[in-house]
Amino acid sequence: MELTRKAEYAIAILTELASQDSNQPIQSREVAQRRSIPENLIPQIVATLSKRGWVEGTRGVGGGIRLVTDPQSISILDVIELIEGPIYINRCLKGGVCQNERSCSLRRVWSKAQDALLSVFRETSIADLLD
Amino acid sequence: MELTRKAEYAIAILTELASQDSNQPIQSREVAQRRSIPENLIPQIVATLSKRGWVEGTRGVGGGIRLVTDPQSISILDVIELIEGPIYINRCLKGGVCQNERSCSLRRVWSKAQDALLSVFRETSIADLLD
DNA sequence: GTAATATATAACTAATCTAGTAAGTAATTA
DNA sequence: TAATTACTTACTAGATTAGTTATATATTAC
Repeated sequence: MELTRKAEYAIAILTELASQDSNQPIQSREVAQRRSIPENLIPQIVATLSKRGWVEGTRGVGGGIRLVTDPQSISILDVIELIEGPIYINRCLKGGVCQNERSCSLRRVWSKAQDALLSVFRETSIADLLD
Repeated sequence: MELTRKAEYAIAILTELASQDSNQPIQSREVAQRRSIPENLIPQIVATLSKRGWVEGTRGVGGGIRLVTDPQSISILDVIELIEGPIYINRCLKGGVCQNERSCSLRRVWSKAQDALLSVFRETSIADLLD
């Protein structure tokens, strides 16, 4: 019942980038150190953020990564789902598992609980995490 | 980010028992079949419910298990935490992981999201799941 | 009192997922 | 051309989960 660390790291990276007031690139290694993220993990996470179009990297001396999207437009939910794929607190919510999806009272509870959870993530943006 | 099946099965077992209008014991094997739970898994789950005092088993011919607690007083959260232990959607919430717990804005989001999730579970009882 | 029945207990296995490692590739600048 | 930095890919160790199997214990029927 835990979210993955990669998702947590991704949020941390984006928040760190958003906190750079100049939009100068910052080295991913520097980001890793500031946020206590294992350096080896940075590449694969940044690559995902990059493909999604939120982050841009420039290589070579003086290079680094920078945020190229308004941090207010990126929700925590967006980030989590980008890294982990769609979230289900229970397999029943994936659909196709069970016959009586419609009438199942337990399924309704899962659904309600999940909505409550995801709403918080949906309503929180990267910008909201800046101190 | 998924709850375990055992927790799901435990809820199903309790709900099935609660739906028996007479308080006659019903064979655990019968419960397993009705709720599509692998029969081999039943013993360990029932044992846990039994130790907790919600269920009582009687052995031998004509035996079975029965609910000995008001289903309205058992919340889904009680059951999940009995089976899985305390729930944390993120390790930060366990405490002792991070230095700046108090000031961490991300931690506040985890906390809020978890509260939203657990509230739903806390406010739903086994009795609520009866059709 | 013995056999059948049903729960209780405990140890084990296979499969999956997660976190992290490591090695090499590609682009940019000095 | 060498140094620097991001990008890509494959791999490994450990933990967790789901389920299996075997055995012990209590109760009833005969």
